Amino acid sequence: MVVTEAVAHRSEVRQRILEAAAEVFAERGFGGAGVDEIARRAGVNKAMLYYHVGDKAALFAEVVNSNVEGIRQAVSSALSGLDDPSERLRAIPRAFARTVGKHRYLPQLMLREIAAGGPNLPAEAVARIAEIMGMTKGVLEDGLARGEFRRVDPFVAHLMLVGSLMFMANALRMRQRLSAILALPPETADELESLTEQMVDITLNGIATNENPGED
Amino acid sequence: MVVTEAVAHRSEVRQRILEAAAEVFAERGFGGAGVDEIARRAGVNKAMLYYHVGDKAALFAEVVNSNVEGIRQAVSSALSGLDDPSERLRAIPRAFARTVGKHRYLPQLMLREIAAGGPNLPAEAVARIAEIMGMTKGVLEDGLARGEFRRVDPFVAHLMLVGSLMFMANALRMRQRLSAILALPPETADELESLTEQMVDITLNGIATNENPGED
DNA sequence: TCGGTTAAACCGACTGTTTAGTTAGGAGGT
DNA sequence: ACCTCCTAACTAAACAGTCGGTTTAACCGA
Repeated sequence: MVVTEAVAHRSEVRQRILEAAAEVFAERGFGGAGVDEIARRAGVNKAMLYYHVGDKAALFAEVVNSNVEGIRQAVSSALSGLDDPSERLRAIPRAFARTVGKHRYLPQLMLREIAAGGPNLPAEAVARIAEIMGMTKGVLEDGLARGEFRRVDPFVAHLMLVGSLMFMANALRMRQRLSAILALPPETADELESLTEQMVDITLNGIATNENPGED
Repeated sequence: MVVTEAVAHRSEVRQRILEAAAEVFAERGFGGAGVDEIARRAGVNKAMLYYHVGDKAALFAEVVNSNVEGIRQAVSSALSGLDDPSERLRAIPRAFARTVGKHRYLPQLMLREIAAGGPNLPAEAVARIAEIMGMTKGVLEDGLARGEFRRVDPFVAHLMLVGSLMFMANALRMRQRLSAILALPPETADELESLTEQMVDITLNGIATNENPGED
């Protein structure tokens, strides 16, 4: 169908714009990002941004919402089908890490969103963040009920798992410079995934009742 | 002495400018911050920024360097006089939390610095960050040698302690909005310090060999 | 198959505003 | 007379957003 092609093209252009916008917002922040540069990177005329998406604020809101929604979906589908609380808790940062692997700009963008604080964030995004944190909370309560976890504040636990992950993902780019000064690594490929596993091991070990001391 | 007064005045104005700059950079990011607004908040003419400190980039570098140095000093002096590895490890995020108490803009600023990534950060600041991370590394090695800690990547451990703390400090402003949606807190006063303690408990518990399961 | 109609998609060039940074000069003490 | 500290007014560039006009392509009657 020709109509289908047109629709496909339309959403493809839109997608390219949002990708470019996400990159630029991540690199430079909302204030530092230039609409002209977003257009240039997306390979479209500036007026097309306004035609397809809207003004700078709309562009930003769209980027934030769709990315938060992407993470929500990743976490949600990662949890489905798992039963063991420890495995479920592991699955959450893993889903984050996997999503980061696909969208490299994501940790930067998220750190900036969090730094920008509540006020600027669209309510839709906050609701989805709450939903994601709610999943952590659910897993923790389940693990508590089964006698596998201690009682911990879900806010703290969630941010330990996800916050430090986002922090690490960003700090990785600095690791080389740090290693040059400090004698940092025994080994370590700069894989986010292996660092994530270590982080999760420590956290799980920290909140587990003393039965399974961890599987490394 | 009049000369002394003049010098005092000079550095006081300078300090006021840097405080204001730190606030605005934290709130809006480097790109979003306006030199005019910094001047207005510092209560000085815009040209005075250039007279006393320099251009926008110099202003930013100065703010970052002095804040990182402040944290370095806080951590360093918090460690001196402590011997027990667990207590020493606890002291690091506590020193961060205390410094945050004095300079509220700090977590925002730090998140933005990390998000901005390596390239923009002045080498001086990176060196100091490395030094702070080196202290964590030292404590971990000490604890390992004494048989109190397991072997963990100091990069991971440091970012768990400090990264999630910075993340929490920022996310606290969002906690209310999240609680409205999610039924978040059993209790919890929104004190960063109490959340920090919980976070450190979990982390310490996670890296400790199975002797002291934590002192709560 | 064709020419004509229409609407969506696209563009270069513009506007008014905001921005970082400068400059020419003045008050006031020594 | 001189130097430090300070200011209002300026400049040049960058910025977000708009607008008039042009191209593309789906559709339709004949």
